[in-house]
Amino acid sequence: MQTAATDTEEELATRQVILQAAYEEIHVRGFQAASLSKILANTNVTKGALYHYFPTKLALGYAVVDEILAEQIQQQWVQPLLQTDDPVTGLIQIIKQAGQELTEEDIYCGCPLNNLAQEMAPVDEGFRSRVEFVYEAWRTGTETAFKNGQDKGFVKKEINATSVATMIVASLEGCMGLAKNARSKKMLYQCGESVMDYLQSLRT
Amino acid sequence: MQTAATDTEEELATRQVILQAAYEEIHVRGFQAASLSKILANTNVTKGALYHYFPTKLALGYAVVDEILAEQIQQQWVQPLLQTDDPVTGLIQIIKQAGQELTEEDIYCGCPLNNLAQEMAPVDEGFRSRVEFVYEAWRTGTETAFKNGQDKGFVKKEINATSVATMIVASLEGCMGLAKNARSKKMLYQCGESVMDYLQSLRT
DNA sequence: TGTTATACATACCAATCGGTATGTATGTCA
DNA sequence: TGACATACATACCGATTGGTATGTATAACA
Repeated sequence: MQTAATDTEEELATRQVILQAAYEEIHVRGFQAASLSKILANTNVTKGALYHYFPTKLALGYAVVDEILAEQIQQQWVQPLLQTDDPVTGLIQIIKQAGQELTEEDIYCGCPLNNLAQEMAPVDEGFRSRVEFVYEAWRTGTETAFKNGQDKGFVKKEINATSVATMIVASLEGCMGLAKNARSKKMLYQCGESVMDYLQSLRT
Repeated sequence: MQTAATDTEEELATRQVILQAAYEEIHVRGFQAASLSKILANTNVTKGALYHYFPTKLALGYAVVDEILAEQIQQQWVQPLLQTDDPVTGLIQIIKQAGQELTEEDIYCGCPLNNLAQEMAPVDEGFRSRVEFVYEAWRTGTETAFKNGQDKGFVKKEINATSVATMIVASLEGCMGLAKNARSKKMLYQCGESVMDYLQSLRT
């Protein structure tokens, strides 16, 4: 029933269970207010297992950023955008799809990356730098897509792709943040429309 | 040395000291991680005084939103904008002034309203609704300014002032959030430039 | 001048926190 | 088959948390 000696068998199933439960608890309560006891209570894993895989609570939080959030952003925002030729059309499609896939509960809890950024940036440098690494990938991925779009004649040459990429990430996070506090999918869509209008203004 | 019986003498100086200290601690640590003991340690006020003025920690947090943050947003973003005829020119000026006035430490701690929104919205309805009240005032103030701008011929008639107002608040909060995690005033300015470009695109 | 309410101050408390010490079951390998 | 490392499980610990009970000094008022 148990796996012992030499991990990596079923991709460390127990570790993944802990990581996922931590991700969910942190998503709702934030990192500092997330209780290890409550995380474990949501699984059938004990504290011994937790501290076998993670030396501290902080290390568990870091792993959530490195192994879950980085992947999420990459798969949802960066990779699909880099596969399109016209970044405006591509990003609008990604935004629409994201809007459809988000449940009301997702909206109520907001973007987990932004949550951790706003909570932990002033409190812990390890968190901040790891979150920044993910944001950096998001921004530079977007920047690359828009530079390619400029080269292929889809996007105005006079815009600064770096600034625009930052603005895009900022406005998306801002929209999600406002919709989260308003608890309103309608506001998310309304704000999303304005973001898409902005994107259209970047066309040649 | 002490004021007793019938408050309201020096505008409840002690209460204000507690409130201000709470605001500062919450700004850095967040509400849930803010410790009452540490808040009091930053003043020369005791726990007895705190619980004389505030029945619970939650009530103290609510007072920070109602009495400090609401006023901040109103004074910094709503009132100046409503005094201008051309909202685009007006808002650009407000953004530039805000950017100049912000210290590096302000950037590192981010917008206190956004901080509380992202942290507390899923956790406590009392917080969420109070923060929402402030956001609502910010959004509708901006909306009114842009509707007036449309009437006076400064702003395109075809834009939806409600959506635009939401987008403006979202992108401003998004910019501050990104700059906070990046710990970069340069990024704040860079992102602010793109917001101002967006505002320019709303002109007739 | 005595009474009372206000405005604090001090000491303490149960609950919860992250973390540790110890024990045990199981698979690997010599 | 025995030795050993891995993979947990259980019980416990000091520190910190928000909150309370109690005491006291002062001002207003009758």
